[in-house]
Amino acid sequence: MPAVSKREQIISQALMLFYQNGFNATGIDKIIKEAGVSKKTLYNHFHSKDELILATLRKRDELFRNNLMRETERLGHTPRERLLALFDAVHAWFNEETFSGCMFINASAEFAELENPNHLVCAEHKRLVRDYIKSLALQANAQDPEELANRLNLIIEGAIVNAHVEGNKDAAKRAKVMGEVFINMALQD
Amino acid sequence: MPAVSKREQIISQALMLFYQNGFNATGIDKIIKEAGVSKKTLYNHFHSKDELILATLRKRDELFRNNLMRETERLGHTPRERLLALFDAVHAWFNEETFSGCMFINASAEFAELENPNHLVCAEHKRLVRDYIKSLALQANAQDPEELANRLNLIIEGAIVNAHVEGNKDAAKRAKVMGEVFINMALQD
DNA sequence: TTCAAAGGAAACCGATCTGTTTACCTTGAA
DNA sequence: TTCAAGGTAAACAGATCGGTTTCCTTTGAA
Repeated sequence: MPAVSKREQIISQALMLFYQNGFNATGIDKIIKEAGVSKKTLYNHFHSKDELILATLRKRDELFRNNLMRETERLGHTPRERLLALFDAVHAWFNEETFSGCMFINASAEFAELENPNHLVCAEHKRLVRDYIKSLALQANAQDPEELANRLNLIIEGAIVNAHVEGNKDAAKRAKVMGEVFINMALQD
Repeated sequence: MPAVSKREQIISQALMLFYQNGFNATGIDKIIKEAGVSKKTLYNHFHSKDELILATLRKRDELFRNNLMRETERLGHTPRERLLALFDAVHAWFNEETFSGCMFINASAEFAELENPNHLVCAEHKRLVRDYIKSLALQANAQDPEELANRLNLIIEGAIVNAHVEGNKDAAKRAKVMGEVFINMALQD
């Protein structure tokens, strides 16, 4: 058993190629070439391109949320600090060289119908991120943790769009100032 | 000269098909079939699919902003009311049967590089929408009209994502409550 | 040492892609 | 009435798409 399985090699390259170039624009041939794997091997692990897309989105969700939680908890120590640190974490993300928007917003653009399995994974990802923010809001004793989470999440979504469509690397800074307003409103006691 | 030119027929169908199904996923053959036009005619008017995409995005920008301005000015009469009416206008948009997110966010997902001509049109569209919001903020004597416009715009972007990815038809309602906070902050005098 | 499983390279399939070409037809103005 | 512009349908080109198949090689465990 090799240290890195073929399956992992394939998903690793699919993560990069789908993210940088989109789903429809990325062919199977390019993925196997970059992964250094034969087409037969890919189709042994995934029955179709769609199944690979689904597995890739799930992997991205796992990696992204793990990173978001790790960074948020590294940059902030009190619950209030962590609500603010969310914006610092996304700021760092926006300024990565490979930043190309939110993979789930991008996927929702290509798989537009809400019932599409790929789109459903995107909606699920967004729900899970909000759930995490809500858990931070709960720890901070916010008046309405769910509403605060919804608001901070909405601000972050807006910043992602601003950062990607217009290339605004400072979108998260404005978002943080805006988020603090709602954090202060929800934590006053 | 027919009442509706061939060029307009083509762009009209391209607007719908690209919006509903994406750019890479929509073939030239489908567009000419729906437009009831021959392939030669399409290539007489547009040298390439990319040129058609560009023309379609520009038309969408024109139609979308005209509609946004018309609705905003119909729903609100004082400058302050109009800043709030922005959210009512996008609420109506989210609840159209054909709503499928923001065409420019969607296009930016498929044409990810900022330098891509299609992507540039998307960035330009976002700038023009912000300019309009800024003009409303100016009329309302906001303390910092540009910053208020940036904030309201960011909130609207977040609502669009929330409405499209998660299918939340009420995203604009939350956005309006959030927007009002910043409007009140900027208009107190 | 043997053997089965897994992988690689490449040919192949039918479909679809963007774009070109051909040959014919319609139409409106000179 | 003539003629050019613009239109049609359809064949065609070459590339690429997702996916299958074939044949050969590697490899690790029994």
